Amino acid sequence: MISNIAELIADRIGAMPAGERRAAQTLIASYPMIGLKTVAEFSSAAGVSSPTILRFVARLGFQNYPEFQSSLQDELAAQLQSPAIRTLNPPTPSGGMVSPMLEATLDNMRETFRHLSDKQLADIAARLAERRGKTFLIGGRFTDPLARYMAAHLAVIQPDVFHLAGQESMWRDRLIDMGKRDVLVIFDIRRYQDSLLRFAEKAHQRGVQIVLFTDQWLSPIARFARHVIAGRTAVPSAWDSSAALFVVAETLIGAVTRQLEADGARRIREMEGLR
Amino acid sequence: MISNIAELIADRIGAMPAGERRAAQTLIASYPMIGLKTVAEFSSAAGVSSPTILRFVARLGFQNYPEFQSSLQDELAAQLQSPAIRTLNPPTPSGGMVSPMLEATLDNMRETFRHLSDKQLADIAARLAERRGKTFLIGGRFTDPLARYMAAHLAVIQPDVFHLAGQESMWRDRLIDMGKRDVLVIFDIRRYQDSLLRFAEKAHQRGVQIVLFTDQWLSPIARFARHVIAGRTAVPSAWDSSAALFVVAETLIGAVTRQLEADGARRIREMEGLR
DNA sequence: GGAGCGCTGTATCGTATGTTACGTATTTTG
DNA sequence: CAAAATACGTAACATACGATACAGCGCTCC
Repeated sequence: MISNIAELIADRIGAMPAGERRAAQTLIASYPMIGLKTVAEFSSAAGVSSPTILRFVARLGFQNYPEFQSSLQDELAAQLQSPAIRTLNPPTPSGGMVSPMLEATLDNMRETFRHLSDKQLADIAARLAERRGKTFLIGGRFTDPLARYMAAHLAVIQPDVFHLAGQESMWRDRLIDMGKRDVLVIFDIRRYQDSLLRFAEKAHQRGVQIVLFTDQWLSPIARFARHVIAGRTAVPSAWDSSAALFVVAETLIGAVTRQLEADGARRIREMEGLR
Repeated sequence: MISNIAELIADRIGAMPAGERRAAQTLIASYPMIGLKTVAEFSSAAGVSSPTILRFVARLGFQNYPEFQSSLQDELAAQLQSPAIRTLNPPTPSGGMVSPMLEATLDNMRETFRHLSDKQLADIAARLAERRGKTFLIGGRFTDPLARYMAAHLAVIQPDVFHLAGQESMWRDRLIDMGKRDVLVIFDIRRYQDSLLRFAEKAHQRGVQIVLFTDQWLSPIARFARHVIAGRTAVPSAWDSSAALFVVAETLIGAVTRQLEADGARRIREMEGLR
């Protein structure tokens, strides 16, 4: 049963021509506000012509544009009157692979942060913000993108940030550059990679401070780590989820940025200028 | 400080003549829906004439009726898009920078999935699971790690998955391999990258089906995309958050894996054997 | 490779909508 | 109580909005 326009669109968007699909997508993206504006505004926001918008609402079964708008308004009114029933997508009773996945992910994040004190995060952020040494980042088979993501941001606000890519032998050569003043951020979740463990051990021996992102069962690298962040990874899927670690990473990025605000702001402006 | 129209009305209703006061009361009674309808409807609902309605909105300080309506819509949009900000006192128990960041991120995810139907995700998953053509993935400056993350997983369960890395000129050379049967997954959030847009356009011309991960303001690439996923990115930080898109990506990975279960399981076992 | 179909945008049209002018009613004030 | 000022509605107006006809284009399917 289709109860609201968003569902109606989702149901029929597959059978729409390109232009009308663009209309549908723009409407969904900022649902339902664009639909309350005039046809001209809607059309220019979607990058199509006015008639395409009208054909779009006609395809949804409405006689004319005002009728379509009234329908949207009724929906809004219903939502506003009962804030509890704000779920536009009804709780996905049967078909849902979405809902369980999302719920599990949200739980993972709450759990992860519940076991993570502000102080701990602040300490790590402070360590990363210290401009004494270099910062290296590396990850495992599936988590290396997280290392890259973090490196991409940190590199903008401070110098000497390096993501270690490529072959194991290449990282090892970088060990020569690492020392007590440096920080190594490692992402390692099951199945833990021996190559990372070996690398972490050698870095540890050289006095490098290790910040470890891992799962709740803790990678063996925890043994060498100065700071350990344990994220929840269980979701109803064949794969583990790195989403919680991703959010921790973003939080850290934000915290480091704030600490480096004075320097960082100037640096960011400078970079913008270079582009 | 008067921040919304309802307060403004409450502030001035005392100084209004009878007719306009009836208009004010009618609007407050079913705020703000009546204000979104036409002057004629508003007036008859309030039991006054059209000019009275216009004088009423003029007294509130608006130049004309459309301006008044836009203001109401902006207010609605602000309410709908940030459910968290509605809570005037955000819980912030520990006071740190963690909680606001986490709360915003969780809201972003809920909001992102609220605008994303199961059907839409299922369609995209089905398209990715089709083993007719190749799958290419690419991202922007900060989102390319998401492309890598997704590519790393998809590549395990099916062949012909390629992450496009390196220089723009290198991707362009890969265009020659792309055709109607292929899928291109693009991650592009503000500030949208011209290079990606150019690439998307050329791929589109070759008939490649584009799946776009973007923010709620929609990258211009949406123009060429077969499927658009609009994630929420706003967080209390100097950076935008890609966490919601990350979770959508994980959800998709899970869905594709499920669809390819028969083939995929064998493939995974085979891969394990190779390691 | 050609014919047919469907999609899309431009330009035009009719109309519903917001706006304004003016006359009447109602209240206010000296 | 009278006179003025303010408020309100009727009716005419102009504009901007939605609707439509039509032609060009690309796409699919023989």
